[in-house]
Amino acid sequence: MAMSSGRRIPEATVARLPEYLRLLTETLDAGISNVSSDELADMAGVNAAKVRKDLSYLGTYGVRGVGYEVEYLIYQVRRELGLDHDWPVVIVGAGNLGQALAGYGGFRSRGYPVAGIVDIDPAKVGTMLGDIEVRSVDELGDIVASGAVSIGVVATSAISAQDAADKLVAAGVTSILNFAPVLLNVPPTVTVRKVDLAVELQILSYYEQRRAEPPASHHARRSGTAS
Amino acid sequence: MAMSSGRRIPEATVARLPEYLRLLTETLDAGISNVSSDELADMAGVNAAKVRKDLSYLGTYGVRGVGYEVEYLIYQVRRELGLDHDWPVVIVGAGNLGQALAGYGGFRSRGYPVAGIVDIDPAKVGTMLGDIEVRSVDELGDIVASGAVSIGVVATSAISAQDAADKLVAAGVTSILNFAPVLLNVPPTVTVRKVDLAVELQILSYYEQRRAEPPASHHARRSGTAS
DNA sequence: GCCGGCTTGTGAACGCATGCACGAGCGGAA
DNA sequence: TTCCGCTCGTGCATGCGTTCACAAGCCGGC
Ligand SMILES: NC(=O)c1ccc[n+]([C@@H]2O[C@H](COP(=O)([O-])OP(=O)(O)OC[C@H]3O[C@@H](n4cnc5c(N)ncnc54)[C@H](O)[C@@H]3O)[C@@H](O)[C@H]2O)c1
Ligand SMILES: NC(=O)c1ccc[n+]([C@@H]2O[C@H](COP(=O)([O-])OP(=O)(O)OC[C@H]3O[C@@H](n4cnc5c(N)ncnc54)[C@H](O)[C@@H]3O)[C@@H](O)[C@H]2O)c1
Repeated sequence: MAMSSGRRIPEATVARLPEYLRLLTETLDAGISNVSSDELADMAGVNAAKVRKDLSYLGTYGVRGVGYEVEYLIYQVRRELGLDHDWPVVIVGAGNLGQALAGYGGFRSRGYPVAGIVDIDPAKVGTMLGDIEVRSVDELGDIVASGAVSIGVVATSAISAQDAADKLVAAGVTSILNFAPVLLNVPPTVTVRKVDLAVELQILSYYEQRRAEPPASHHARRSGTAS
Repeated sequence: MAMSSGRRIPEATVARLPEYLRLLTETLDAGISNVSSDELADMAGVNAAKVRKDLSYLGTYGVRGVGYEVEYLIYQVRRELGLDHDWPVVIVGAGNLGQALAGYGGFRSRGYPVAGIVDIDPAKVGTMLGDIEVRSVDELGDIVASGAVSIGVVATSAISAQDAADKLVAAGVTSILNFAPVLLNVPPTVTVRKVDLAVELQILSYYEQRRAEPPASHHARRSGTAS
């Protein structure tokens, strides 16, 4: 009895919805107006039952014997994810990573325009990154307030990351995406997601090493960890 | 009955080990030689029992009533993750992201030196990124072979990502970290991990929207297809 | 109008991960 | 030596997520 919306959606499902959305958009662009859970599952590389269950949290939008109408489903997924309007983001730290993020067009096109990027280094303040200017951290409050920003990105060095987070919270940001390899301490009202690229490599090398070293008594169990 | 090593470690645990390792290294740098599961759990922001269970997969390295010897534990975690030697990586795509990755010192210091970065754009080949030169994709095989590279990073545009992956696989790479928002098709012998930064933002905005819209029942069933 | 083929939505079983609770074992004090 | 406090290692229960399997339901053909 999945109701249209308002229901609590499992975290694992929330993490997959953006992927479905991307695939559905590609499908629509290809001129296909209807898709089955089987086809969508193939594209996403997951189980078809999982796709159906995931989508059932949004509501009953499929048609038995037919599948899902792509355009309508896109609308529903977007609505559920809160993508019926833009979510401007502010980036703290205009170093290697901050510059790459600011220069990336994929964020704007997906609904996350960069409302501003700030740095503490006076030498960087005032420089242009594409069409946006690096501003001072002191202006964070202004940027957040005037741009209705609720998402902040921490791209400073690890040592400064907590300081950056504190300033974002003080400025009124309520969600933070953290690229620094540290655990941020924030009020419980603020959501933090952390992306640690070095960790990704470490996970890969673990499986890599495991493959190279098939020792020991028991049968080497092949762990097909592909995605 | 935790066996010393070589046995299968749950994926969730593998994903946390790098984080423990980082915290342990910081702890050692701070001159602390012994740590309890409680302290480590606090630092990592997780449950103490989880820390103990995670570490127990490596072997029995703790001392009851005392805790874990930091230096020895670091050694064991590093060994388990395959970090007793470097894992050179090769980056495909010297755009915004590729340049940021190549210029990031944190990879080398964590045991992932950049063996090379390649691009298909002749205008980029030959340019220097810090102390490494952008080389042609044609040299991928050479770089992989001469540098004993087993990990590749895909940082090309989405359209070219599959091509980049194919070339990496052909060159002999067996693990791929993919930043392009597409599902890569690779042989089952190759492990792929995908990092999609836009997805992270989408997850954040989902919870953000959910917070702003506390009431449950509201949803006109608008037909996206209403013509 | 009816039938047969397809695909959805979901109950139920299973498997993995988490967290509790406690026995086992170590170090230090008396 | 003996006892006490502390912390590990882990059995077990609980909860979440995945997958199977199938009835419900729609469409097109006849
Ligand atoms: N560059 C990468 O590819 C990469 C990869 C993985 C992780 N990271 C992480 O991302 C973060 C940034 O990496 P980077 O390579 O861009 O570093 P960087 O040193 O190039 O840039 C950091 C920037 O942050 C600014 N900064 C420092 N303290 C600040 C503060 N308190 N407020 C505002 N700005 C401040 C600095 O002036 C600098 O411009 C680091 O934590 C790093 O570990 C980067
Ligand atoms: N820049 C970011 O911050 C960011 C953020 C999230 C995701 N991404 C993703 O990362 C990828 C790269 O982003 P970017 O901003 O660096 O893009 P970019 O366009 O700046 O760079 C892509 C580079 O790849 C090269 N390239 C294209 N096809 C190639 C091929 N077949 N072989 C070798 N090189 C090839 C291009 O010449 C270019 O230099 C994209 O898929 C993007 O969606 C980037």
